[in-house]
Amino acid sequence: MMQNRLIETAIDQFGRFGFDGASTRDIARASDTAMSSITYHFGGKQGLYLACADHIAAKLRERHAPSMELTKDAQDLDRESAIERLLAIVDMYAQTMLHQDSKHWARFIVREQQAPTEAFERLYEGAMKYMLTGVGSLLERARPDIPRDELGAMAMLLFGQTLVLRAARATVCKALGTTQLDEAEGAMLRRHLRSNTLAILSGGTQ
Amino acid sequence: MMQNRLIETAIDQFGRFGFDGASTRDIARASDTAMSSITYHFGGKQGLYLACADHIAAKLRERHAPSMELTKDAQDLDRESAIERLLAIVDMYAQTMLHQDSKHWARFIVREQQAPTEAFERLYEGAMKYMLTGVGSLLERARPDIPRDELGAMAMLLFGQTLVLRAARATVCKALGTTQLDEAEGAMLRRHLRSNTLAILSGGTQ
DNA sequence: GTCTATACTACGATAGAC
DNA sequence: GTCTATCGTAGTATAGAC
Repeated sequence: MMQNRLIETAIDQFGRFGFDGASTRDIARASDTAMSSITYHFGGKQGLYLACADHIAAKLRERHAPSMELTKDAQDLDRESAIERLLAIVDMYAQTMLHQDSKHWARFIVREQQAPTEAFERLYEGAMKYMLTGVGSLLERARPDIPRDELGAMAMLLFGQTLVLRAARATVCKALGTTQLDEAEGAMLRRHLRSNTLAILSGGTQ
Repeated sequence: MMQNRLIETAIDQFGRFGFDGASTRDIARASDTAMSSITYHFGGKQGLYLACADHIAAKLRERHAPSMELTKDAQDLDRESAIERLLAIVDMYAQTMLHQDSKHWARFIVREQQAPTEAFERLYEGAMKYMLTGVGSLLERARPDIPRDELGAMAMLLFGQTLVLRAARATVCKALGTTQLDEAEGAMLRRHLRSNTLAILSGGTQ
């Protein structure tokens, strides 16, 4: 499947060098095919770029299907169960951000966030949207003191703690005095992340 | 001062399009000068890029001087004072991330985090390093239960909540159902951020 | 479908006038 | 110091063979 091979390579190159910085010649060469096959399969550089966004959205949906399962029938849960599920979801996000696999597509997404194009719209509509509303419905049970229209804000602040592990990876490594985050550092970060999240979710009533 | 003008424009263009995507022609044109003045002042495109990093580091140090002031003599503080200072610092970071000014250089920094070059080293050594150690010394008083070598991790997780306001701005806007973050949304986010941070910092003892 | 060959455009660097 | 002019390279797109 030449299309998938081109997309995988392109996500890496676009993420690393940006849309203009990446070259279709290099992408084709690294995929062991001719540059013109990009035109054939995707219509051109722009088409390949959008195909990358769709591919990432699909992978995200797939990877976070277990998380989404935990947001089902949220309205029937008591507060403790909702908190427990949110802790599990945050930890899954953290594991994703820590995982090697996220390196390539995270670069792509973070880039799009800075200067959103049509590709961001596809990422949001194709994956992020469902996660945000799912987490929002759990937050509504966990923190009934927060007005409905502020749940999205709270979700993003929670999510920020995991996002930083990718979006500011270079600084995180400096802060930990390491050159990369492996099993030991990851476990420590997740431990603090869990206790932070628990502290946040337990608040608002006392 | 043509150098400053070129740097200001370049930070915007490099942040938007990346190192390769930005063109010295456009940067020069937007600065109302000839392309060859980049060669004259900075030796070339790479020199201009590094000058941008140094410029941002200097601006960051300047802007966060008040924060740094709050980290002085941290070892003499009691826990409540340390927490109060950390809340103030986190809020200042949040204001920076929410502020229009951060838009340009934040793009530049986030890009460097994804694929660090020599420019990241300059950003870290020139600005981030001092902030991290400063916050670390306050955290040591606020959360004496956390081992010393894990304070950097906690600082980054805290910082992540503010970082998300810039690094994932597009998603934050979607989550809030707005197209931009102005005074009202900013105040709401900072309110939640403060209570989240307080909950985190108050933890660890009970 | 995948290749080679080529057309056209834009890039960064540099030389040299002023 | 700042400009114009030009060189060599590398980019995307496309036409056409197989």
